[in-house]
Amino acid sequence: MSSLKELLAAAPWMRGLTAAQRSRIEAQTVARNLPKGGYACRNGEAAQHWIGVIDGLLKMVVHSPEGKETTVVGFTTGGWFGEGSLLKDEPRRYDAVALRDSQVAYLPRATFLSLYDTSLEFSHFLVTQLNERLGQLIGRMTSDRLLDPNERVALCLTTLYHPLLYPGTERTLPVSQEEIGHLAGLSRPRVNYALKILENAGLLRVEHRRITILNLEGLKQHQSGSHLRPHHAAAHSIR
DNA sequence: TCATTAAATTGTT
DNA sequence: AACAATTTAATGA
Repeated sequence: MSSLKELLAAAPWMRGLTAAQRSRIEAQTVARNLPKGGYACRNGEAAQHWIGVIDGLLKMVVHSPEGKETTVVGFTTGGWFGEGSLLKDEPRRYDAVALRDSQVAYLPRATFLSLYDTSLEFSHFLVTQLNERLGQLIGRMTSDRLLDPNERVALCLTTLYHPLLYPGTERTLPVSQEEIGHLAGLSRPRVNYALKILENAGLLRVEHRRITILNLEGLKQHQSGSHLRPHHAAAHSIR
């Protein structure tokens, strides 16, 4: 996607709204360019917007009190995030960092809350999105504990290919191997190795700066342990 | 439009 | 981490 208009046109939650609501959103939502490494939102700051990804790739990173950080999820083109802080009326608990030059959209907090209060369809969408995210988070936790890098790459890709959360995304994901590394917490060469394994298994095709998913179900199964490793895997999981 | 070059990305050690 | 090979994007004839 290349414009705010396209982002809003593709957004599933726009469809259930009245014309008046839609035009209010179009009038009040602003687009902003975000250079690679830039922040869409910062840990600790007041949450003033619901944030959409017009184009690009961001990662959500959380910080431990000691200053260590972990990537929780990636957000890609078509996605909207940050509703948690808005609904709970609390500061942001994470940074959203651009992994490449990106464009983001800011929908003001007041508009968001008004939609939440007045539109049943909008509320339904939020519940669905939160539910999908929860599912992804659970998958991510299991993945981290299984600690098989190949599975983690597979999970990272199936998480990114999600028509509801990231509408407008094709089966070809415009992602570099280094970016996958940042999202999955792996080194770039290890991602390269994992991708070759998945490609040889016929699950996807590796091209320059993009990955095409050939077998989504196969990738999902790959995560849930079709090639199980026995108990010694657990010994790894403590870091 | 084509050729050249610089920069980014990938494959491998 | 480092290196070579490959692909893309940018530039200018």
